[in-house]
Amino acid sequence: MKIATYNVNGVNGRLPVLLRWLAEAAPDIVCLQELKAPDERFPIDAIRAAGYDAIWHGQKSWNGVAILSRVGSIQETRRGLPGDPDDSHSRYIEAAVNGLLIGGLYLPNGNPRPGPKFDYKLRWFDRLIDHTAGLMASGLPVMLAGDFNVMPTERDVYKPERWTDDALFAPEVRAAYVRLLDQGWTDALRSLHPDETIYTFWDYFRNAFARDAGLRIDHLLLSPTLSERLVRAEVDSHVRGWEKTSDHAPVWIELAEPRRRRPVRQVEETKNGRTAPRTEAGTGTAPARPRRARGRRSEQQP
Amino acid sequence: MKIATYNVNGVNGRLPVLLRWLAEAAPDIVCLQELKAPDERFPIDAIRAAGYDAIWHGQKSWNGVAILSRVGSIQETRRGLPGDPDDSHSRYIEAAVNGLLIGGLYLPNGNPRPGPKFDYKLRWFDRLIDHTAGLMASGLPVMLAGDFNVMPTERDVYKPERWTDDALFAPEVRAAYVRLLDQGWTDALRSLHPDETIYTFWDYFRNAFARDAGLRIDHLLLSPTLSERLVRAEVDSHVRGWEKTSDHAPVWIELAEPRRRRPVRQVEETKNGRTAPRTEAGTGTAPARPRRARGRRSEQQP
DNA sequence: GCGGTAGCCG
DNA sequence: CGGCTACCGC
Repeated sequence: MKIATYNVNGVNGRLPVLLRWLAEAAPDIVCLQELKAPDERFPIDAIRAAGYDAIWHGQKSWNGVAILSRVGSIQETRRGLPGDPDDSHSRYIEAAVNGLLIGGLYLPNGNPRPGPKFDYKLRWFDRLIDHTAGLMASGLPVMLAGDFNVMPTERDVYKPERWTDDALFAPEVRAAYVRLLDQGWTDALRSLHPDETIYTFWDYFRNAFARDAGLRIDHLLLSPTLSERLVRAEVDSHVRGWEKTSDHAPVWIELAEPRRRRPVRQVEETKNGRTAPRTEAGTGTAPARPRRARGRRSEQQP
Repeated sequence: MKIATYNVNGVNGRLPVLLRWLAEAAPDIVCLQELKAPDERFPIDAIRAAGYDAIWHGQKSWNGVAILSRVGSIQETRRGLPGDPDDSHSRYIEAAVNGLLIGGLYLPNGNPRPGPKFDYKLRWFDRLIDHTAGLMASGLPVMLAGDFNVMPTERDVYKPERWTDDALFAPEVRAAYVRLLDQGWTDALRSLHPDETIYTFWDYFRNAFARDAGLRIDHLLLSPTLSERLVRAEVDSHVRGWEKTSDHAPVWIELAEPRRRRPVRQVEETKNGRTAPRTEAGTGTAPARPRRARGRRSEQQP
């Protein structure tokens, strides 16, 4: 199963690019951010025509998140992050899809720092951590995906020294990200590419993409049972080179099929043994075993 | 020689369409209107790359006129219409190109009527007539081309009764157009197509082009010596069907080569006779004799 | 409807 | 730089 996150920076202005990428990449589930459209202007018809169902939480001009699926129904479990009834931003949507619980999020940018927007970012991050603690405790297979507006480490910034005072790289924000990961989440992209320079965002100005002056701020975080199924994680950076493209590139992971739990009624048949791991249909090879990051904390705080 | 006028409605937003049409139609000289760009944002590099030299009179947001040529230098003779030093609109540009004097113009729309904009239109029209009187008196081969914002007759409007109170069809404006023509100008398109329904503009709204709900407001007017050379006059209406197109279509004429005047020193050689008319190179056929309109006044006031 | 403008945001 | 919101003009 292929699951992606993509900050589209305006879902209507980006529609041709989004549809082109959906057709090319054929993801099963997609989290979108920065719709920049109210609910009634979400382009559901075009997305349905491309073969996807969707739920969305829109807002005029800013923010806005959605979850698309072409693999079964989307059971919405939450829209908006709990913990502040006065928060009017559309930045969180959560749904059960195809046996997974998926939280799609667009964390506040937080600039300038210091300032009220930065304070809002930290409070939003705290509320996220409170909420995801419960998700993690549930034991369900859960994924958090979206634009976190955090570069976790110096490796995730093209010029770290220029970003020390920025809300995307501030120590408080990176510390919050570590607190989140410490709940047990695995940063999918980094866990499979521990040493690579990988970016998911390049500014529109100053030829940032051509210079590869990028940031890694779009993340897919996996709960432990999902992390065991992770076989691939990539950035479709070529999409950033298309005409009229977003300043973000799509990021995606490939999950192996879950190991089948022995049905209860079959316990009698295979006493005291684990069944052999279920392999990919017909190939005869087990999914590649993911390389886990060598230690989450040392990754986050080099 | 092929000469065109085209209200592009934004020369930068229209650049792909303009270049496509230039490549397809290969006009020798083009008058453009509604550049909607200040002088420094005129896309001269792209136009040069397409093989044209240009002069232009820009203005931020509105109006703006230009003359393009791929047949020799453009000698600018005037920018802006005389008669009102306080007039800040960029609506007139004039140049000598390839043996012709060309006035490119964008006459005010004038709506709503009555009102100050309508008054401005009438005053601008009067100033134009004053100026073109001198051009006509000069005896030079002169062409006036552009968006006149006047439908000369009922035949030039898809639904005349709906336009009687509009500034584009108001009696005062049509009368001014007749006063202009009475200086001796020939409306090129109508003179070759006296009975046809011909439009050059279709509104963006209400599917006007699909319904052929159009207006004929873009004109090429010829002084008598040029009128004698007129062999064709057409509207490239298919361009109005292109993607991201202007609400106007390009209009163009074909002029035969001028009859060569006998050089003075050859008078001795061909006594008392006119030389044969110069024919198109190699074809052996004389240019088609234009059908003149049956009577200009009766055309304008049916 | 579709050019253009400005200011806001990232 | 390029989304968005608005407005203006035709």
